[in-house]
Amino acid sequence: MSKKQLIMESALELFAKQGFEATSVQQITEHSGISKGAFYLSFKSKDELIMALIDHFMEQFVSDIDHIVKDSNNRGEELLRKFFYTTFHSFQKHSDFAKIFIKEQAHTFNEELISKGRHFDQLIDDITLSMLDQLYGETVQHTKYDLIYCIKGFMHVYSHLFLFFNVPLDLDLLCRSLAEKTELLAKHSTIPFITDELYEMFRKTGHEEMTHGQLIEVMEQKIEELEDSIEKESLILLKQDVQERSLNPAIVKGLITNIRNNPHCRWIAYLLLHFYEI
Amino acid sequence: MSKKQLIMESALELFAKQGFEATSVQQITEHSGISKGAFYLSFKSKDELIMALIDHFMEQFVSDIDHIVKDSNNRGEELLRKFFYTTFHSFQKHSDFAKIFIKEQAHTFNEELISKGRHFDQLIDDITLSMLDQLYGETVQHTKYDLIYCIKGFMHVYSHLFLFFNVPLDLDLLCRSLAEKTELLAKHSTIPFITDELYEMFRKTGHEEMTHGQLIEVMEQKIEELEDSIEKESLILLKQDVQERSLNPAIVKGLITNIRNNPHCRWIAYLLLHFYEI
DNA sequence: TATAATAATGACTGGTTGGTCATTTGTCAA
DNA sequence: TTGACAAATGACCAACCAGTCATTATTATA
Repeated sequence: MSKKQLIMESALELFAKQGFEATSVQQITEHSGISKGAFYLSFKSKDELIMALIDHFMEQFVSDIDHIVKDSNNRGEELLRKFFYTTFHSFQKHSDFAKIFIKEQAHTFNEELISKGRHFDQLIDDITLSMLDQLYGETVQHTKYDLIYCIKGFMHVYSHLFLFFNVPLDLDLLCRSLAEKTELLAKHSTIPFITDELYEMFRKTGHEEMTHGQLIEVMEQKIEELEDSIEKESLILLKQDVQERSLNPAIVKGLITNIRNNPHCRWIAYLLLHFYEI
Repeated sequence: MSKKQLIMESALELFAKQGFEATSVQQITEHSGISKGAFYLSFKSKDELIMALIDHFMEQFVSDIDHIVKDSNNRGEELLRKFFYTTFHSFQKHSDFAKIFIKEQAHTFNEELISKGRHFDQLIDDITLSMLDQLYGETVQHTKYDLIYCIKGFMHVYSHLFLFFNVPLDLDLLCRSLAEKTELLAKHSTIPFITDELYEMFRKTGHEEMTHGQLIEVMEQKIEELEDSIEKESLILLKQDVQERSLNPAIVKGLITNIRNNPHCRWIAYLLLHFYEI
């Protein structure tokens, strides 16, 4: 395990227990069994550490729910159920992180952190919107933004139960319950509150797209990290294609499916799907 | 304005802008134009200050929505609308406080603060539950706890729009929209997730009832604070009755109505209504 | 006016923080 | 074994924190 990962795991635990501000760098280094200096070799600052944590987990989460929504085997109410399931399952699996994210997103006054939070929030909105379009199409044109907010509200309030009470819960039942509620609202609610203009206004802050160059940079970095494997080979081929656009779309699709096998590549798979507009 | 109030107003502003932990006592005293020593004459600690702020606003909020729900002129969908309206109106009017409450409730690791937050949360749950009983009675027996959570989710997610974007919004439209959604869920959802046992488990932590003695103490303190007025006179009579129980219930009801006229007495009015089980 | 009582001050204390950097330790190839 | 380089250390720093208390200013009373 790299030193960076070691620090991230230690910090995750401490932040979840005590909060970001209340955890000192000293505590993190003691918990990791390294020196203070070593910490600053891996991270330029304490802020950079929490940014890295948020990126790490949110990238995974976003690519996971995107994959569910894009998978054409999931249709109708089942898609809805799987969407909720993936969300809560992820919260459950990474509960330490989820606690930090909920707490620090609400609390922080660091500009960069806020905009990072908002960025991922918007990605999730986009995915949710695409799901609603798939499920209900024209029917929800007027009310789709309100639906997004209701779904967010459901996720927020029920995820609290998972995170702050240590009780074994019936995830399947919860997802069926929420899918039913969402269906009810989608099919029968008639009074929209959030209009297109309002929605645009709320997300006005710049949703900076990733550039072509940045994409290649991220891919190169990941290629370095990977051991020799099908995934690495696929990624190298994809990198060439992003630069030259010479491969058959079917091949590209297959290569992306290959790299998604590796959990550490899911985010890149998500970025590539967007790049190729699949 | 008393020094305590002055400090509370200054602190409110700073906490909303920068957060509780990030605001130093120094800053508060500078902003209030007083010395550090004077601060500690009014509050034993920084923690005591934020507790006082939370009590002040939450007591007002809880007594307000309780009043709406208990008012028998409000019935059916109109009650729902007024319930939401009161909530959002209160958030809007005291937006600085609402920001602090949302942020610090999620974030804090101070035991006392957590239990205070949970205490008010439970009071709001009780009021919501009583509203649902009034509106739908038997119909929602199975799903009432889920309904509470959905309503909380709605309030949470839409209040964000008020608090963190400075846009003039159509409160009436929002409340109609949410009342419709709530009605839909109440009348048609069939799959409950939160059972009685689960609900009990979530709120297990001790909801300590106010004792008889504490109630009289609070009343005596408020009597000291008030100028001579109908409200003060009413409160004195009520205090005697709480001790001796000699007045006609109709008279008691009237006296409580009197004291509710003064905004600073709404919390006591709420406590008395509970005491007399009205 | 004189005295007692109360209110207000701000320099100070002991502690913690994020971050730095001169120094030591470990790891190679030659 | 040597020397060159990188990795790791932890004492140290300046800044800030909540909270204290000897001192001073203000007010009320006699």
